[in-house]
Amino acid sequence: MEPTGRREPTMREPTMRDVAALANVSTKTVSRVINGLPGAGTEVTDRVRAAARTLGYRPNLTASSLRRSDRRSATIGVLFEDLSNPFDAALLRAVEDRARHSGVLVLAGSNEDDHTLQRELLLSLSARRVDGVVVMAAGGHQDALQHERERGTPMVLVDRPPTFGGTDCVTTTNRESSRDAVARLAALGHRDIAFLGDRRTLWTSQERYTGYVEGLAQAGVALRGELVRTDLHGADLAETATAELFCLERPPTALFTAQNLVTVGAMRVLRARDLHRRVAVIGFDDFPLADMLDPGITVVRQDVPGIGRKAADLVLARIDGDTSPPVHAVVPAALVPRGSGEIVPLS
Amino acid sequence: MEPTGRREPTMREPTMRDVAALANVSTKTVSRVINGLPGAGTEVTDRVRAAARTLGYRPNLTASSLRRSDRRSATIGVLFEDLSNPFDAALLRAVEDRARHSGVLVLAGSNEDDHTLQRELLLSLSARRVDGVVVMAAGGHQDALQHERERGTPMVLVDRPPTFGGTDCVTTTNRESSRDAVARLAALGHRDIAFLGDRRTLWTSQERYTGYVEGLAQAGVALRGELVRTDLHGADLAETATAELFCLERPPTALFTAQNLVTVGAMRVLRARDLHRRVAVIGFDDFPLADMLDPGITVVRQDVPGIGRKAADLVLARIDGDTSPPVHAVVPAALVPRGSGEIVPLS
DNA sequence: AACTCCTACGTCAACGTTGACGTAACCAAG
DNA sequence: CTTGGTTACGTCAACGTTGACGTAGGAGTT
Repeated sequence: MEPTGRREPTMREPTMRDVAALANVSTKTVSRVINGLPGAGTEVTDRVRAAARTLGYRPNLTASSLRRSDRRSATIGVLFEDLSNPFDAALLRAVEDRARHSGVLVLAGSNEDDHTLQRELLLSLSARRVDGVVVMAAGGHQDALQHERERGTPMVLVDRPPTFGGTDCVTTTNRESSRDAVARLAALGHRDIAFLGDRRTLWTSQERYTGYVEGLAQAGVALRGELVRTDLHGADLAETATAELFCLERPPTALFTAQNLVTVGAMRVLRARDLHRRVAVIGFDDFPLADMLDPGITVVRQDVPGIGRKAADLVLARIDGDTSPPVHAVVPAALVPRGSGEIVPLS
Repeated sequence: MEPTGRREPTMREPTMRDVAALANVSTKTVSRVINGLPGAGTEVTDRVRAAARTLGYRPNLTASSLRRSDRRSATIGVLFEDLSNPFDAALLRAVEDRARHSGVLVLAGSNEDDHTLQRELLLSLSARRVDGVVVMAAGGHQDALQHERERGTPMVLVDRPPTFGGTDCVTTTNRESSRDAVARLAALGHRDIAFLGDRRTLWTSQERYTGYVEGLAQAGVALRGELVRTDLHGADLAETATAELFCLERPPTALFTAQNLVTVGAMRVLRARDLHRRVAVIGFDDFPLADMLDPGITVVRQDVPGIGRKAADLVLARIDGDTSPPVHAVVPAALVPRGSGEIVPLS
């Protein structure tokens, strides 16, 4: 039997003390050299650097941030709904990219739209003394978020506004872009435009629905309640709902699908019934290969990297002490015509 | 002008000392209560808990891990190529999920396939004293990885093996699945099967190419050099290469596309030339909506969550002191027939 | 020559926490 | 009543680092 194994039995991580001993200086001098602070002569600097290299010294940021006056960990937390969702992932990527350019690393977690889990993750981040957090809030109450915010942690919400005050957020033009998309369909002559939306608890779903209503009103088209289907969480539910729409006596001639999985579900039904060249579709949220389908899917595309960058900018500015009033940044979305949104009604 | 603003001017984070003072006990007793260690009476425990709650005390994990003997940060680092790539994101998600169940958080970073950046990220992780790392290695030399590994940091490589020894890795059945896919095409009667691959520097590309060669050999089909196109980094290059193949005197009747963007590029060309119903295609790596195209794309699907889970399992086990010999775990991929791979040659 | 000022160091304590160890009180057994 | 053991605490120092401050020596000024 081997002795129960620590990975490196005897070797300890070298510390400033070790470097100092080897270079025959005080630890404070090593600190100065490592941090590039003035007050170390060239000869001593070289000696310290050489010692650090031979020992393989690596600064310990946790000890450093414990002692430092600013108490920074150079780390921010990012909580998303599900990192395996490309939307969340692209957002994370943008945040991470922007953060890295400020020497800040990202602690990432998925809250799975569960506020209990979100609360736990928030505690974990808090225990690690992150300098700030970017959060795609889980549904349900935001008490944990509010509590954390009130402790003074810089916080930015993405894709939904806070239910409490004093906090920045970044969203896209959900309502306006939805209104424009619906108005566009109406302008082509459509009078029976269905709305297919995700869970109604989501702020974005509500906004997009409001935009739909406004778009119809703006075009002078009456809203038909039976053409509105919500709470379609996932492509399967969207399929069922779409199928039902085409069993109506007066089926829709156009669909406004307010989320990308909903769009995909709807398209499946249209293709199965060979309606995809006759029923117009505009979807909210772009998705890969939307241009490869037949017809290409016209979508409202969010500027995901832009949203992430903005969120990171905000939280980093707050960490740097920016105390200006809270901001609700709106990153505009753009309509990308690909064919499916340009289909005219049969008449 | 306001005074240049710290976020909370006067308030300090409460510490164990504050809690101890309020509860009229020593800090050590607070430590025992917070960590659920024995040696605290019920009455004292209640008093400490109450004090902690009123002060809003949060344990400081960085101070704790500095003092603790095991020196754990309960944090692992994850370096991927580009988190905005769904493959990387799904992998991150799986790792994160598994880690969370052990109370471990994930520090994420994208190395953008640049080993200088990878080196910097590794230093950042090291400075934060992560307990281990999961890495999708950037191309080029792996010196920085090896160095970090030799310091004793538990490490698992994903999607490619290490160029140095003593390190775990997790990959999929690149060679075997490629061989089977090509053999499958040959079994349908195809004799002119093209290979379209990503950058040759990638280990996965090499393996998949080897599988292609083996598949042909196994079926007794001669390899035609002009049907092999590699270094197709991105869909655009794949399009060009595919177009060239169909300018050959004897064009291929089937394509084996060894990466998902390559598959998409190839499909674009086939559709543009109306060959998509006549030329067979099997792609390596699944992608969203592959089933929605016409025909659906037959793919070799990697078990991405399985790979991530396995990688996390390995690194967490090493952190827990597992000193068994290094493992090269292979998570099997599966063929998903959807139509494009079942097309038979014309004559 | 005495003075200031600056540079290049060093010394010390503290950041928030916990391991090692000490101690007082109590109970049970001899 | 002592002895030994257990329980419930407390005391102290240390983890690796840096802020505050001290000091020795040299250069420049009067």
